Amino acid sequence: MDALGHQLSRRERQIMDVLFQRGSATVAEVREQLAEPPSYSSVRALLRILEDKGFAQHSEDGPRYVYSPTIEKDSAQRSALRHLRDTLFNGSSEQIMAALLDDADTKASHGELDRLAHLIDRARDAEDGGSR
Amino acid sequence: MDALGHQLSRRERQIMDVLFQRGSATVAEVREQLAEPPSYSSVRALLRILEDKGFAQHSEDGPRYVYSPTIEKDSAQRSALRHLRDTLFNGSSEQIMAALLDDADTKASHGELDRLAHLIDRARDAEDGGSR
DNA sequence: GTCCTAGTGCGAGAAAATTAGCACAGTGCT
DNA sequence: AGCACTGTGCTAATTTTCTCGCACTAGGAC
Repeated sequence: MDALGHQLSRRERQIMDVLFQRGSATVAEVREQLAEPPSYSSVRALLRILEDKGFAQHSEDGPRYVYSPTIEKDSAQRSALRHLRDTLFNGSSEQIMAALLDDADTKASHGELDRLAHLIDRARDAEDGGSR
Repeated sequence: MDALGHQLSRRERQIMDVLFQRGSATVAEVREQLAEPPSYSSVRALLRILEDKGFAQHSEDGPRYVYSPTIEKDSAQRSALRHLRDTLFNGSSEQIMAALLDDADTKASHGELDRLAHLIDRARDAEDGGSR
């Protein structure tokens, strides 16, 4: 998301957040999600700009437009994580995970922790295999 | 970082990124880190604005100013992670960790994986203890 | 058909962000 | 002291972002 982050204005980013969060949305839906929402017209204008810049696209659902991001969520996730790691976490993924486990609000549930333990095991195995 | 993210303009955010990344920086240092850097004057103006808005502060190192963020890194980390989780990861911390482990670029080293395994064990223990 | 509602296209105006320039202060060197 | 250098304070102009309003189209109800 941060190849984007550097090119988008404040409102544009807010709108992209909504699109990513919901996957796709109509103008009205986007507007509802915005803090201190501007007029319907304004939201449409912003969406048009995002489309011009190539970050969003629309398809038609009957009479109305449904907007969605153009870039894959995967790749948005990856670049957002890298940026976060490099700006706030000293370049360390480990610190990100530690922070997630540390904060009650972002902490994983019991079942999730089990699955994570497995993922880590697998990552360790893969690394051993790869380095030999 | 995203209580901020929603209130800052593009350049302002870029500058805050630099301040967080380095902890503190002089005007010249900030400028060096910026992509397509504007003039020295412009950077100073932006820093002054950030200070007005309460996001940055300066102390004096001899003749020059050294700027730093006002909010604690911890709290910036937490809010950035929450925002990321909610916009790009369906509200799931687990998915964030899975993504980190999956991407070669953000993947943890062998030693880090060991430490993470421990952290997860501890998180599980804490949860068991807390819920009984 | 006519009216009403819910959409879009487009263009212009206000507001905010970004940039740069000029004048002044402190420090160190000769 | 006088000069060069590095830094800041402040102000003004430009550019970008953000906002909204008016005109037009399509579909359904009467």
